[in-house]
Amino acid sequence: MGRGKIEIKRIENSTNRQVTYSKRRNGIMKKAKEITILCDAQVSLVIFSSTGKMSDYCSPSTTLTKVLDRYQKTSGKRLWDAKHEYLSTEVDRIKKENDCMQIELRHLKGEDITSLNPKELIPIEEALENGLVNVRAKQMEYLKMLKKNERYLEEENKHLRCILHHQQIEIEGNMRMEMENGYNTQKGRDYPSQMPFAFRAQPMQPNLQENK
Amino acid sequence: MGRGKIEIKRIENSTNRQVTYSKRRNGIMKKAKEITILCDAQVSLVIFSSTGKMSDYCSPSTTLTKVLDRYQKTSGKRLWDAKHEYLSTEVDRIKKENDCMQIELRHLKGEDITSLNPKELIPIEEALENGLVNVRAKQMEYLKMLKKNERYLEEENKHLRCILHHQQIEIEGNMRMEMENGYNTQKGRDYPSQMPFAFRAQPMQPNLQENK
DNA sequence: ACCTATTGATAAAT
DNA sequence: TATTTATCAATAGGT
Repeated sequence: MGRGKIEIKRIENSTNRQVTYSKRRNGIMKKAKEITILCDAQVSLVIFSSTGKMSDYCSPSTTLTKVLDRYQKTSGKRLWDAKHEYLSTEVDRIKKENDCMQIELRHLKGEDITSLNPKELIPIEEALENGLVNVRAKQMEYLKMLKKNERYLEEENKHLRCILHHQQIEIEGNMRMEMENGYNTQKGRDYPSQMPFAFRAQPMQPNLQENK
Repeated sequence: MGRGKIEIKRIENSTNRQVTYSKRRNGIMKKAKEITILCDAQVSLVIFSSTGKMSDYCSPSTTLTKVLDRYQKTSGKRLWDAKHEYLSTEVDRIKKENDCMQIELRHLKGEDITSLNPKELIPIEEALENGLVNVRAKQMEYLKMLKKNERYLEEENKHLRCILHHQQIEIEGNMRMEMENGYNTQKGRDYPSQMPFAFRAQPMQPNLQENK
């Protein structure tokens, strides 16, 4: 039905295929609606194009779910029971995995070990010792880092205090000279005399905050 | 398309309706097959006649379940019931729980702790120490039990050896008497003399087998 | 998206 | 129910 007969095989020209799809999809939809009305039938139709676009039709007297339910009852084929079963076994599988880990965790925490015999206690003990070694190594690492930081800050502190001390001596010297010579014009080489006396070197704590 | 145009409305004549249903159903099926081949489409089609007879078609490249799964994903509509959703969320929930435990376990084993800061290391360390205390307490318990068992067995051993020793002395005494007096009638108070001489008290290891 | 020659579907008769 | 056939509907290819 068209300008020429076509063979029923995949249309290679992509544009052509798309056009034909569009036309024929509409045709099928129309037929589905018609048979629904004419013959009192119930139709459920889902079509995906090769590009993934979906179209669907369902007779207005029913729903897709109802049709599929009826399909299952009539055909005996299971549509979602299989899926159900899969999910159920999946749940069981993961629950088992869960239980195993739960037990391992409890054992590591020293709970529920009454039922264990000495041979079974050994790997647990080893795991715990190993864990402690690792955790403590990590802590030592941090400690070293902090100590290093502390030393660095103390060093800097000392240096800063030294500089301040020299500055103060110089300032006091200048003041004595001013007192002796009365008011002088200010010279460029002088430090600004506005520096308040309260500015003394104070002992300072190094930054011991954590990095987070 | 036919000897006369027909209005699209329910065919009242039952026979006629049946005939038309049959013809049109075949027509739709054919169209579905054709669009599948021509346009690389995926079709799922289920039809129930007014008499309850079912027909269905599904593109050979897929299954009804797959099409419906895809339908759900594309449309967002749920076909499977609450049970499904429940199972899905259950799977997700348990998977999450699983991941948490996985992480906790790894941390306890001293793995993946590079990303942890010192404050987070402390509870892990505590848990490990606690676990070690508990496990070792259990081991001590076993040790004490074994020691106790050992002591008890040694005690028994000593006792048995003592009894044996006395028996042997008595037996030897009897034998001497027999040698001196010749054959005597046996007396009730005697220990049975059939006891072989090889039966000597041997040092014995206490039962150190495990209880399993 | 529209047009139309042509094929395909099918209503009614058998 | 199946076949036939006249007629209408769908659509392939072109615009």
